[in-house]
Amino acid sequence: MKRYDPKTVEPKWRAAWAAADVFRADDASRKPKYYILEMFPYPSGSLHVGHARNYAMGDVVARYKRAKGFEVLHPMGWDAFGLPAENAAAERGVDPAAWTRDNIDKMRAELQRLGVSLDWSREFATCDPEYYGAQQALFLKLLKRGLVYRREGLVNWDPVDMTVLANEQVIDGRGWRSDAPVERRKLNQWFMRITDYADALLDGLDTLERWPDKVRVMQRNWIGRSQGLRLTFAFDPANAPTEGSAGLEVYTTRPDTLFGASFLAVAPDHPLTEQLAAGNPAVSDFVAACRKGGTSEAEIESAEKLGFDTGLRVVHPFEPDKTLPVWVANFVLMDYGTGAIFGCPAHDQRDLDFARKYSLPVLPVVLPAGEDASSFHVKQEAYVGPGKICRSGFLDGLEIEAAKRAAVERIEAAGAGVGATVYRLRDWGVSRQRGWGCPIPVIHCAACGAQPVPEGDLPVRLPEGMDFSQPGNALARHPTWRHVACPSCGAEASRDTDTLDTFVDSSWYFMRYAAPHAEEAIDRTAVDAWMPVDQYIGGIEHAVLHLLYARFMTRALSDEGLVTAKEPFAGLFTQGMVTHETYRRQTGEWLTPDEVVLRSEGATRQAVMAETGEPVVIGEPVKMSKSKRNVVAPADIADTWGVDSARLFVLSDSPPERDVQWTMAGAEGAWRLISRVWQEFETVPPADASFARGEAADALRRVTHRTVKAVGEAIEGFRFNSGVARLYEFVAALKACPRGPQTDGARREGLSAIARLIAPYAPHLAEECWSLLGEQGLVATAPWPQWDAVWVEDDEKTLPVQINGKRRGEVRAPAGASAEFVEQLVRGDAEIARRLDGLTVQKVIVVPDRIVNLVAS
RNA sequence: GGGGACGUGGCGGAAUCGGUAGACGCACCGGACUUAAAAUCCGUUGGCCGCAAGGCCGUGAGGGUUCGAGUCCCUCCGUCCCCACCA
Repeated sequence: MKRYDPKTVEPKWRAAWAAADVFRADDASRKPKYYILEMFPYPSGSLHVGHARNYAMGDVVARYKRAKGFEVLHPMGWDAFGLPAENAAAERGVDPAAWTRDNIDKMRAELQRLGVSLDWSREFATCDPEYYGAQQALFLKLLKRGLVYRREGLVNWDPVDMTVLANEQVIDGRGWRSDAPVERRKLNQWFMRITDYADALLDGLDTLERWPDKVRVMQRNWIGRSQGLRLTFAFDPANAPTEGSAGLEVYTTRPDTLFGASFLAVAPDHPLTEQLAAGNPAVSDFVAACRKGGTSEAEIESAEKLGFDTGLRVVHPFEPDKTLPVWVANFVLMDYGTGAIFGCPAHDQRDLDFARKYSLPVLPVVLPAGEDASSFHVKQEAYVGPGKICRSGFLDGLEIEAAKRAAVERIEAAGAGVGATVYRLRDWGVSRQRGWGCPIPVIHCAACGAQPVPEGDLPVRLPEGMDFSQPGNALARHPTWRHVACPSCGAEASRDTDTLDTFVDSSWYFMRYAAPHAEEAIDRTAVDAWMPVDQYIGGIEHAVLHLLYARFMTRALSDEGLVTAKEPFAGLFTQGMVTHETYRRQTGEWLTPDEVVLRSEGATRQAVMAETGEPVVIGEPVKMSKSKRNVVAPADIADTWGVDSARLFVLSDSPPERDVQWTMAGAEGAWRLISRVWQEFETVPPADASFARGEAADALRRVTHRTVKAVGEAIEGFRFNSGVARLYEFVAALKACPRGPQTDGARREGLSAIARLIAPYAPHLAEECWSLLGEQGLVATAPWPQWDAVWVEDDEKTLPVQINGKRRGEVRAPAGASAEFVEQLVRGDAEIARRLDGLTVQKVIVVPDRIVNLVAS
């Protein structure tokens, strides 16, 4: 028997797809559109198995939808700006642009080899001047709209690499590369006003029904809307700051506990603190001490509350005779609320810790049910549960929510404050002091200030020959690039030398695919024809940042009139990672999978080094990483079993949202399925074979139609693994079916179905099978097989019969048989009667076509 | 500290609406083919008792709702993820 040879078959069909240009999306098509997109990769230079799984999933959906009659847009591009290119430039002296291009070429070839059905005519990289020029135009539109602004902002500064770091590059307070403690510096930065969209982004989550709840919850928490009160405490004239400011504004979500207030606290970087520090070294020393604290989880967990009594006092808004001390406290954050709080120790754990340390009063004002106001005390644990307000004048006896409303009303009436919504979300700082990024299209003029680059001068291109050999911003260091005339007055001026956060690049790329080379950044007609993305697929690690920025950008550009869609991604799927076991020598040194030979001794698995036979310790499967050397390249897998096996395996062993463990044995299993399918095509019944009735033929037709239905439903529901399981069963049924004129029609139908059903998973094999059937054209353009209810539904059903919930037998009844009919059958069944011996049937539950339960005693 | 998810054989997992738990794959074991091995093919495999027929137990633990619970509710245990001195 001949063997299936992927090495010759696979390239042949990829060439056939390319020649027929079958994956090009037609903008003018009258079919319903379907836009499927996987998150575009950073061109690191090599495709790993995780990428392969991601794109294989998207490809299953793309090929399935195409077969279902949709005009499918399935594009690919490159998230090509970012630090790795600068690091390569610094370490090897290469040009980051050339390095990136080279990587893109390598990865494109690998991706093409996977047989992913992509429309390559729309490919672009974010480092193309055409793309980032368009992005600059969008930036200027948003600037004009007031959604981009410039202010001084705090940044994470790495003193060793001399660069600003993104929050995610700061790990436990240290730079991710330098490991140096990160400093907070103030720099002039461009910001996007994402907070203007906080409500829209929050409310919009409710419309995203095809997003995982997990991601929606994470975004909701990230935006962090809270309802509360902004309230100004007036200073006690006897103890006011020298400048005589009127009061101190705090934010609270618990105005109901105002009568329990025992102090106010401001952040170490609050303007009041800074004012006091200027005249008092004790204050500035305290502020310096606060800055020392680490930001790691353990450090925050155990961090001591630190406070400094300023000596200032404020008047309680409800009790004019009472004054409260104002402290500086290390646990108050400047960038949330107003940077100042009132402390109610009885009902907030942090306030309580602080009050205990500095001997401040603890006044419970919320009484849990069943407690007595005179005997209820708070010791080391603050009471945060429900209850009735007490010791609080006009609030006494109210429940918490009612008391909040009453307190806000009273404060508003007195003009001391206003009910307010506060968000955890901050504006998005987009300036990066990096050379390999999209230049910010602004010119700074001493006389005219920050001037947008005139649209006709776009793109503002990166210069050739930047010097990356030193740490810091290579663009700022370029000898000539920044010098330019002011577009307004013509005087000597200077370009902004920052580049945009790469998250800006990825916040709108999915719209650019609609018309990747349009003059306008966004060609509205083209974009509206394709947007929103019907199905987006990517890693859960982008649950907040990328997915939130993309939602913001889509809304902002929609309000600008560039696109109709308000939300970019109608459906989102977050796929799991590919893991692999780890292997270590006794000495602890990591080994790659090819350096190891696995053996089974009965039920136990053992590993030894391939060369020396030295025993190897097998470790748990973990995410593939270079440091643990457990990386398997898709190319290696493809060399051994062909890319179809690799695709099939990464989709078959685990549900797609979960991690899948790569194993040789699993890949072999996928290969076995492929060979078995192919072997079924060794003899193919003629196209004009007629259907004959018969037990074997009918049985096969039932399996065929049921499998068509099940595989389609599995793909629609992102249960690719279940779909593969049905294919295994199907090929077994084909194999078991006797051959001959009696079954030719049924076999032909089955073979035609399996070729098309397996096409999304193993497209090369499917084309080969399709051609063996003698079909004209490609399976890639063939319609999805239809199933017929006649063959899917059984004429006769087997109903399990339970007695008191335990299975005790079964009866066969025609489909749709009435409850009465089934009950008669059960009562006439000898086996059931035997089981019921000595029991009296109290009740009979018949669920038609499903189950019978007899309640007996 | 806050939020969320998950827990099913030796392993990955299936059971989509509350209706036969363990589909399918891996591994193991047995068999066929082979001088032999690999590959391939066929078959067994949740646990316990039993020669068998069959019986009992069984979806992290305990309770509840229901004729019926892996699935719904409550409590607990464990694992993982996200956020975090967010007022």
